[in-house]
Amino acid sequence: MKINKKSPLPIYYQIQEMIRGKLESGEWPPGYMLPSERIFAEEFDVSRMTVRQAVTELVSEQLLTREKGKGTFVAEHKIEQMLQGLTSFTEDMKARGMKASSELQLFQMEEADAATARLLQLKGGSVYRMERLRLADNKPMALENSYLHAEMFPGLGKEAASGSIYNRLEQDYGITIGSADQSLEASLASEREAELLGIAPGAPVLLISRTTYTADGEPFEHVISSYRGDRYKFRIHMPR
Amino acid sequence: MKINKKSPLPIYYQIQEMIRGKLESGEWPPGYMLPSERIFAEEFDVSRMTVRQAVTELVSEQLLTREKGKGTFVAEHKIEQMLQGLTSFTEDMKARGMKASSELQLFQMEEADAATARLLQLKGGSVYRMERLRLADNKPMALENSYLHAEMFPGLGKEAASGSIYNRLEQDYGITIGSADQSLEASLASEREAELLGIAPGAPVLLISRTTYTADGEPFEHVISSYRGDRYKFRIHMPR
DNA sequence: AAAATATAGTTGTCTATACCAATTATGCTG
DNA sequence: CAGCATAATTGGTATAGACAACTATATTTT
Repeated sequence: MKINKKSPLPIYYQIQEMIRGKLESGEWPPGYMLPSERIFAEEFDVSRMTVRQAVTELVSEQLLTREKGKGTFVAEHKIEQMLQGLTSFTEDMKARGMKASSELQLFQMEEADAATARLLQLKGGSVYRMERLRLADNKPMALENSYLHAEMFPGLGKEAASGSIYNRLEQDYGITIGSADQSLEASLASEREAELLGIAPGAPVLLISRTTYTADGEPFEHVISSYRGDRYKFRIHMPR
Repeated sequence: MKINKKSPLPIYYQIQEMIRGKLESGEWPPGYMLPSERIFAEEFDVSRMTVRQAVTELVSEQLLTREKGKGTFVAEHKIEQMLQGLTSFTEDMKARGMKASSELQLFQMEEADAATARLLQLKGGSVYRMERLRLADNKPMALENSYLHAEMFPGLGKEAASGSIYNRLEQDYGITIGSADQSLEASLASEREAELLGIAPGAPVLLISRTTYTADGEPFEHVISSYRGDRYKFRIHMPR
């Protein structure tokens, strides 16, 4: 519980991160009343306004709530926060109470088509393409085509396709996952999709396209998935 | 462009609302550089910190962006903003640069089926049911079935179906729209859907179900829409 | 015992000032 | 004219203090 006034990091930021730590560790659980702003200011020997600057941002992120005359409290966990997180197929199925698995159909480096190159903001034209059949409780659920920015992940092998690829990318290539754009549309199963998914050609499929960005805003993957229309619903909660 | 120092409303709030007005009216378009904080402070004869308090909140709402050494600017409209707010069909189409209209097919009070009654947490079993064909640039885009909690909106007439029904509910019945749960799935057009939407029976449609809640958490409407798969993509941005 | 009052502690608002860091405009110099 | 140093302007950080609005508790009065 210390701050360093000589650090190049702003004082308010140090206090903010300290509080964030208490929240994440659970040391300050939901409902907990924080030390008052004056106490904080005295403790760190800073001005009260500096403390307020630290707290204000956390309040606007809805991690804390202020109550006039009472104090500042740790906010209750909200359902919405769940939906902020980006879901991988594995996590999605787990949340639905099903066991996820994959069958790798294809892994190769290839030249990106124009649309993919544009979405990934490629200079060089190479991408890793990975086609995986996604299973839930050992039954086909979706056919997934991933395109990975080849320059960003040199030497990526097909063994990456098993297990969580995001963990691999974060650990071995030092990227941090940021945001994602998704689009959903209805379509009909092609011959190939139908065969792999075990449905009739022309049966409905939900087409989900996702472009995922690093925390720096660089796009690093584009995924197009065809989900069985009879087995999959995409759910979303829109807060406020 | 005035503020009232004797108003019970805080000064920073008055400034904030003034800026919000300029943004909404379009007087300050995206990219516009705001007067500097010092100019503002002088103009209103308040401290610069007070101006900063007004601006800070708008920045955290992503309506403005600050750039050190350059100035404060009106943010570009981001796709994300569309998806944060709850979108009505009208707003959705407007955001896509199309003109929205409707053809009312049906408006009646009826007994809710079990699923609808559960979703709307009905005690009495009555709902208003409203079927509308939704057009974008005068071409069929979706067929929409709305179920409204009848007890909450006594005396609602079919004239409500034209124009923005949300405005009507907010103004006449004093509700505030809160959150919504949505689910999306792929399906095939039924005979009736196909005819109204102008597509072949069995063509792909995107089925969107939405339950909308008031700010108090009371569900007040359930909507099931069938969107033409060839014309509509649902887009969503997942932050962080 | 109940009601009114005081008191202390909390966040909310606002001031006036100071210096720092990044960017842009200006004017000088070669 | 190009390049460079300087100044001016902008937002970023931080201080110290003041009063207001609100809440909870303790004290006094009725």
